[in-house]
Amino acid sequence: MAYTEIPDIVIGRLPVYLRALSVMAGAGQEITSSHELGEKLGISSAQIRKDFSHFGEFGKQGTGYRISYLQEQLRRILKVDREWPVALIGIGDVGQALIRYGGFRDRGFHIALAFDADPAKIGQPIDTLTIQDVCTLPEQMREQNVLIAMIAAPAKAAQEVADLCVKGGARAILNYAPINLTVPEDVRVQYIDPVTHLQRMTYYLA
Amino acid sequence: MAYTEIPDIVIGRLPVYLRALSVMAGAGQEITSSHELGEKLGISSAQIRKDFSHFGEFGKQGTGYRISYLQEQLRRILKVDREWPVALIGIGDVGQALIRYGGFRDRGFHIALAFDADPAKIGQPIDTLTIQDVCTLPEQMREQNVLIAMIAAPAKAAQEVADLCVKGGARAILNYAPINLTVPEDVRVQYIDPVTHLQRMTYYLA
DNA sequence: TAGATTGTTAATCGATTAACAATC
DNA sequence: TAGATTGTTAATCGATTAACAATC
Repeated sequence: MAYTEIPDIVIGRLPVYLRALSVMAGAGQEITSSHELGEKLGISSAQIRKDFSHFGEFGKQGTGYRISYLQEQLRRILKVDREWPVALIGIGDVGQALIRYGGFRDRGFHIALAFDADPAKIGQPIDTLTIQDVCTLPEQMREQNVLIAMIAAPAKAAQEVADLCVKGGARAILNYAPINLTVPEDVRVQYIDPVTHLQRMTYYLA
Repeated sequence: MAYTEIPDIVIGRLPVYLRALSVMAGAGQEITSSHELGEKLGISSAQIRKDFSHFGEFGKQGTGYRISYLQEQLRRILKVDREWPVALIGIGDVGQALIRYGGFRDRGFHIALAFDADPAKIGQPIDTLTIQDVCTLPEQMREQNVLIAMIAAPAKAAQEVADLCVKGGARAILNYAPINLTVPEDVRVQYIDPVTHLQRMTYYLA
């Protein structure tokens, strides 16, 4: 298959596949099929095979996919076959929960920098880190070659924080603040806002 | 316009529009246009007008949209012109952050029930609630007519918790556990997993 | 071999966009 | 009136699915 632009919607499904494969692998399963995977995720088997076909041939006719191999390939494609350092900004409730969350490392990430704007928090230790002044963010991100930021700052401050991240060379931002960020087009943003997720479901309630 | 099935992808954009409108309203702005809104959100103005047109005519030629009126309409469409009670399961770091989060009420939700499986936590007060035994979840959800659940339990327990929610009549589940849930098809699920969001962006990094 | 499942093609389906009449 | 912007149609674009030859 020749290289063409891969649709972003396909990229978006790969982490979901990877997560399902981890669950299967954790249960000791070694082989799966597009049909089984689709069943589990509510996606058609044809779509799963089509998605994979953008990147190569990972299965075997008549048998299916070896889970460990498929995981390896998806990790390589998504570039999470390494550990990306991430900057966290805003050490409130959400920020602290993120720091204590143990699920980052084995899925390709770790929090390398922690920032806040509150003088009472700056200098405090948190986990193995020290909370730093958000003003120093751009230079620190650049120095340590950190390309990913998680913003858990208040909504009012979030755009300003995003600007600092961009200044620091951020190329990917995960935003927990309930506002839309404006960033240069070469910077990716993902949003986590529980309320928008809930509002998306209430439409269907009686 | 006659009623036809509205695409889910359209429904998914309405909360984003609503959030952007709130920011504008908060800044004292009274009028906006599909062009301005699209600019802010990185969506074409045609798409925004098309999305609205599924539900009615909310604007005025030559002028645009009155923000307060458009908010009202979107809230009505999404059914967040009321306050939905939500059950929260798992009072760990994430659960506590959700309970302390002040952004639910004015956007259509409040946490009405809190559950955990840990005997040390059951019976403890949290905010204005008391942590209850998750075993009692089905009856409590039914009694209090709660249709929405947020699962912040460990991955290992999440499917079991989801089953309890379904048993309690849940019709919408927001799942923070990093696994895919299997539920009846009349139950909606949304996923919040920071790692899948991050993995979706690393693909594009150098 | 018989059965199963892949990878891929072509057809279908659905979503986005361009364009413009209507009209404020 | 002139300028601006809506709501809507038709065209375009892209994603999903059905089907099947290839083959393990």
